[in-house]
Amino acid sequence: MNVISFLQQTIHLGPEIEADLARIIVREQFPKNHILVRPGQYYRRLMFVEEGLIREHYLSMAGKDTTYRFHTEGSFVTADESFIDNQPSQYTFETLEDSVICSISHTDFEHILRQHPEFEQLHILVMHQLIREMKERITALQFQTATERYESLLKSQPSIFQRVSLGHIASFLGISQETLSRIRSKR
Amino acid sequence: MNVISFLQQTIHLGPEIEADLARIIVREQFPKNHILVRPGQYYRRLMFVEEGLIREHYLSMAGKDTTYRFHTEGSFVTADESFIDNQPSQYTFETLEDSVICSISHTDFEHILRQHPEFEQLHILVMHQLIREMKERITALQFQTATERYESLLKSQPSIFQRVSLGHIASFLGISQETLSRIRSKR
DNA sequence: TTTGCTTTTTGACTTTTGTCAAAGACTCTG
DNA sequence: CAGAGTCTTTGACAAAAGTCAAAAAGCAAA
Repeated sequence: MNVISFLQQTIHLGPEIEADLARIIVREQFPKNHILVRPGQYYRRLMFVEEGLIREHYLSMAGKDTTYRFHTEGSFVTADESFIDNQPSQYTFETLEDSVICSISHTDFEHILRQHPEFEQLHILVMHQLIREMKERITALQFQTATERYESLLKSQPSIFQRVSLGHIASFLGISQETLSRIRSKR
Repeated sequence: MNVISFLQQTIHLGPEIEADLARIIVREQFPKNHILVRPGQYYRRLMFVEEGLIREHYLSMAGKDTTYRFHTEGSFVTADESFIDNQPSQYTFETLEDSVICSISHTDFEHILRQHPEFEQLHILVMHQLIREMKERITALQFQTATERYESLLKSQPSIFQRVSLGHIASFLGISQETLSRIRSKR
């Protein structure tokens, strides 16, 4: 799904806006396992996954690699610490598949918002969506068992299991790889 | 801290805006243990805690009561499902202390945003703050041990322990009351 | 197809956390 | 201040999840 078409699902884009966008959006192709953003890096771009899959993960001081979340086609992605707070990212962003990523700079983003206020609507929509997802995630981590979280993921994003290694999924669920393997074997 | 003063820390309010706000803001006093919003209720108001403490919690189908979060003086609070999505709230909001709560309706909020675009700035700021906190919360729940989460809370909000019962804090941390008690006894 | 590499599973054991029940401490009210 | 009620701690045990190590399975390239 193309960014522009994606935007058009939500708001009307006049021809001049479309031209504006086409000028500032950068479309790039990345191979599998490419690191897009590494910890400590300032990355002030808003990304949109057109094809492929990004894994966002965290490296603890103990050196453990924990998946914070997966971003699939059709999602907006930012290194929040950088994009929102102008701080170095704490997380790593890497492609897990060959991916096509469109992105615009923070400056252009602000510019667009100022010039075309109808985008503010969309901006807020995206943040609302994010808040909704995060709230669900928190309650799941807070009071569901590992098995329940596994079942939910299986229901909400079954395709992830075809695309991502179980180790990464386990850390996303907040459990060890072995525990996930055992949960899976019991059915 | 008064809402208006609080707002003035971030944005400039001309005298007419202030008058506008004073007209639509409802200031109410509630006793301890008062239920502000219950599950199933549509509650489309943006609240601001001027004094006191709100506990937001969830009732699982098993009847277990789990604290989603605490809202102390100086925070904006909404029943997200209602305010954002116009759906019934899934969570309960109750005061844990005598509290003073200012609130405005969703309609007035939208109205203010339209009439005084400088509020959009603040609106986004508040959402960014929320996203930041939620992200930290998710990573904590995902890969910290109960003890680490306890230590963090003790550091970030020590006063909570004077104000809230340990049972509520335990469920907020995602552990049983007994586990929390044992963590505390080991120091 | 064989080899080497990565991912996944399994087993044995340890640690962490949960559950249930009871005792103790604390608080508020009459 | 006594007594009821609530909150917190403790003990004994059970369940869930983590760790370490090794085997098995899957995959890709020579």
